[in-house]
Amino acid sequence: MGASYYQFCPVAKAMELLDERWTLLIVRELLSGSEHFNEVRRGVPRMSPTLLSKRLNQLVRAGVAEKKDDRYVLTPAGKELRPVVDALAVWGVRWIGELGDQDLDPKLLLWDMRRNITLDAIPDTRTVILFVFPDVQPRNRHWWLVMNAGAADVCDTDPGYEVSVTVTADLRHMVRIWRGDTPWQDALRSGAIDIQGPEPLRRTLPTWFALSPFATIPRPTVHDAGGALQAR
Amino acid sequence: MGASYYQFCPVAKAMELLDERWTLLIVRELLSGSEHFNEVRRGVPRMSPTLLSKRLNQLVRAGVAEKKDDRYVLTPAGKELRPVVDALAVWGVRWIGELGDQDLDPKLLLWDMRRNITLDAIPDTRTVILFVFPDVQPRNRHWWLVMNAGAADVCDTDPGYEVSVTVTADLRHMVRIWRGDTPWQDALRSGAIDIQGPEPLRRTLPTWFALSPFATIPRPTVHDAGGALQAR
DNA sequence: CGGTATCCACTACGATACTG
DNA sequence: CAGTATCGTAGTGGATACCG
Repeated sequence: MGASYYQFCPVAKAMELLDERWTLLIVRELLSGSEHFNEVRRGVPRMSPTLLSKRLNQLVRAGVAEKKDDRYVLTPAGKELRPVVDALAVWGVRWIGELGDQDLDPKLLLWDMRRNITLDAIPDTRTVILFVFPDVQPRNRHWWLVMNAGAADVCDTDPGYEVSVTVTADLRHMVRIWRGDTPWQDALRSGAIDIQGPEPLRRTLPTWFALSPFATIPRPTVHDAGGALQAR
Repeated sequence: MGASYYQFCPVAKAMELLDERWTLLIVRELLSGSEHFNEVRRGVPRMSPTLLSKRLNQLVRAGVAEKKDDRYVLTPAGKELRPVVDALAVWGVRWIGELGDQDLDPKLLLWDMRRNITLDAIPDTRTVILFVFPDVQPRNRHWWLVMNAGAADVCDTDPGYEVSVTVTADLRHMVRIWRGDTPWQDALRSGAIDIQGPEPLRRTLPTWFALSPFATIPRPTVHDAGGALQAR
């Protein structure tokens, strides 16, 4: 646990646990359904395993999570952190301006999209989407999403299956679509995103994914005043 | 601003700013109406002025607060942090178990109570409450709350006015009343708190204060399961 | 797969004193 | 009242290696 604030205020007591770096992102992962160490780790790839281990143990000691065999699961207290995470997401989507280039991690994007595939919208047969991000360094430029019989896998090397649809996009635009900042149709019309493949697949692909849970958060209007905040 | 998480997730972007130590407590103070440097400081007495200055400047740079002359005021983005602070308070009140002795700061308590006096409930004439916390070190044992013509002052030395009512209490119990963990009447009946003075004042004193905004938060029931978390 | 061990560089934080 | 200046320490992050 972090250092004490020496205050009886519930906000202070909550923050003693939650204001340590990474802690609420781990809770976010657990709320999203990740349970295993390396599963959580995929959601916080820049965190060292040592530190992740330490944080998970802190959450267990604090009574927020429990360890059952090799699974970390939230306790009732942990599940009740959802309103905190949601409130942070709402604020972040509304008031953080442009994302930095460094924030655009294609692996996290694909991992998120995989988690939100609408199973009943995808074709019955094996379907392979190739994502190409020409602006990204060659090593992370190509990603394959293999969907088959209700399961989906993310690959950063060619799995060898025939590609059904190819999506070529500026990474920033793809993230903006995912976050709900731009509708698919706008991005397609403006040419920011290109989909190649058989007509029916091309047309329905945008329905294969539920967008980020944050996509529907209303954005600030001029009435809210003040404008977007500083990007980093 | 804190170090980046290198993630496009809105929670991560929000936490880059908000997970630094003290930041959300300062926001809490600004949401409570504090505006001047030393006014904010009274709400975070264990924070060094250097760090407070740094944090306030970060909040201004981030677009969360503005500086107008010598006042720090929240921008629209800053005001929208209220749901975050509230969610943390709800969680803290429900899931942080017993408070540590170190968390019981009489000065913060009196400062909070002063901020929540129900002006139309206090007598018209000058009224002085003396709080005595016998379990606290002599230096912080006696506190005077001087209420007069809609204004109230907290003193830690005898202001010289005649005392109208004397409240003697275990500090922990007084904090528990303030947080809504124990009703006034229960504490009076159990003898944990004693009020001395003229009958009408003694009887109405509990109505002079609105309890902490967190007092009405429903506490976990057995149905919520899991029980309270570890105290520190 | 699910972690632990170790080392180093860095800087955030805490404590205290001081200033315009 | 509204902050700066300074210095010591502890925790974070990054790299890398290792283990059952």
